[in-house]
Amino acid sequence: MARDRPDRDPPQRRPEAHRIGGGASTRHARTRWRRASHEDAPQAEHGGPPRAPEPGRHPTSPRRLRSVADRPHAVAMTTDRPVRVRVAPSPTGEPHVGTAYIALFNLAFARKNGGKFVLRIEDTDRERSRQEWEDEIIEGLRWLGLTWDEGPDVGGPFGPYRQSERSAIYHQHIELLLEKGEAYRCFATPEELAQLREEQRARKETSRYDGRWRDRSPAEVKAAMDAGLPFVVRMKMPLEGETVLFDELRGEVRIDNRQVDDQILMKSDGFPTYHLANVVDDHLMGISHVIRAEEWISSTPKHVVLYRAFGWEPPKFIHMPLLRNADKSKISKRKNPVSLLDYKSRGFLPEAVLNYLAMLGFSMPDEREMFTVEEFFENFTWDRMSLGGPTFDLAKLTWLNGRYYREKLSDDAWVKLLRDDLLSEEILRKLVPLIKERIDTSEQFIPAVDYFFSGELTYEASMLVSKGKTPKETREVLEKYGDEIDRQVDFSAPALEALSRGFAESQGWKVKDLFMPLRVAMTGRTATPPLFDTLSVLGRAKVRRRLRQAQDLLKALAEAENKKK
RNA sequence: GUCCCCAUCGUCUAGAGGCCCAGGACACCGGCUUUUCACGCCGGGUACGGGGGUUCAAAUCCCCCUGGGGACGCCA
Repeated sequence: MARDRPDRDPPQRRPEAHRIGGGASTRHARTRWRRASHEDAPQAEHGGPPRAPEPGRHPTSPRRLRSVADRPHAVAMTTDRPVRVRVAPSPTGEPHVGTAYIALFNLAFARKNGGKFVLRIEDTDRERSRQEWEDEIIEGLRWLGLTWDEGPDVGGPFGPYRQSERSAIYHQHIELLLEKGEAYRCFATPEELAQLREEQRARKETSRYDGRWRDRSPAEVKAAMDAGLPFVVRMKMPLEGETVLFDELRGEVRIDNRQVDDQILMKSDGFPTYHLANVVDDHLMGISHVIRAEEWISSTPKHVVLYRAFGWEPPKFIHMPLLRNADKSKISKRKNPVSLLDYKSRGFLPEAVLNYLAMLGFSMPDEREMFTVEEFFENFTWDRMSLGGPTFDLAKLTWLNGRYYREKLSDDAWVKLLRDDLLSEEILRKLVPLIKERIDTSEQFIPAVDYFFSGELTYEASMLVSKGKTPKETREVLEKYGDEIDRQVDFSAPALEALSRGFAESQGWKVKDLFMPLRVAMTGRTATPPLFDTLSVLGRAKVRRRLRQAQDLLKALAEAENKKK
């Protein structure tokens, strides 16, 4: 039925005049858009030309955008500048499925418009950023085949593409803002601010910086500087009025400036925050469209104000819906496998993962569910987006992946995959030393190593509980241990052993009370090769996954025991 | 709490005022096929959050309510 429907944009079907006048995006957006387009409508308080969107640009329907149909002259959102988009992950953890999701849609938009796609590494958090994470992010995105035209590994005309290498640029720009009076130094200590927040929360106010250094005299500031006090640089948010931003998917969003506090732009370690670095880099790198997750909407006013402070034209903003857990909260590793490398290690095919990601929020015009990334790019348009936050459904991904295995993979491809990915020389070389002393014939090999290859393990939950410990406390300890694993960069056996011994001690547990549950959780057995060699070979993805499984089993066990009582 | 975003089956979605007492897919249940299992095929139940408008006509446009989510960090 849908198949027969004529194409959705012929003008005779939907006259422009009607659509532009009568259509609207969401109710809110629509109202606002109307208000904003009145000549005398109050505009954003400070500076800059009014940002009222021209009619051809506003979205027009509730669940779905009508941008193309609504933009008489626009084939897409390429108005003035060449299309340049970016994905900007922070190397503070494993490559995230959300990063892949955003990257995919950025790439689609770039491809559709003959634009460039840039990878930028946002490693301004010195505490948590690690080169190893950056490597894994690149590996994960490459595995999926999401390739970028410019990036830290491939270079490009707008580099460097790693923010830690752009410090001089940020300092220049901070100077500029300071000179213009658009920013100021703040000498408040973190403790002082924490206390402020606490008081505000106690009074049930929105917690925000109170501007205590905003209007200090030059003399005071100089005195503090001369005293060598550490400081941050904050932007001056207008104290009144509202800032209007135009989201290409939602229309106008107006936010009262009183809701927005004086964002820190430069930390006391001299590194910029996301807000500064992202604005400066997006401008300097010629980014035309900022396509990012919805969670950024509420800080977009800060960015808009910053663009104005610099005297720059802001890019177009497109906020994608947030991927969700089954309970609708923002997708998280506690509730979902979230690492790209986890999917890789489980044997998901990149094509299937991309295909699945593409159908979250987007649908093909003919409603087909299986399509290649090229087909996706060809058919991609913002007006086929729906804005409700989609639940990431592993069961459906798994089904789709099964279809790819069944329908797209030849026997030859199967053999190659098995040989290269599963039973590769690299893996066998790791396994043999662990197993050879424990078996007498090669036929015992496969049964002895099965748990290195399996997904879920089968074992008695009670095996996880050491003598004198309860299922509940075991679960809690394994959960904390999982957090340690997430932070662990060096996955060698000695490093894991050191980590684990230290962890046991920190929890006040004897090592054997921790190590046996760990062994069972990892292998489903009590007799195994050395534990940390095993962990090391399993890899973080499988370790995490099995910790999660063990936690689930322990939870069920705890509940069962409670019932008995 | 304050602000912002969002709202069709349990889940992903189709839907552009009449083609819709709402279609497809996952999951679930039943059947067929099959030596078995799986795949495949056929069938089944389940949704427009509520209330007001506008209209001859509302899932669709408007308003309010409700619900969900996000943000409120010297994290991104």
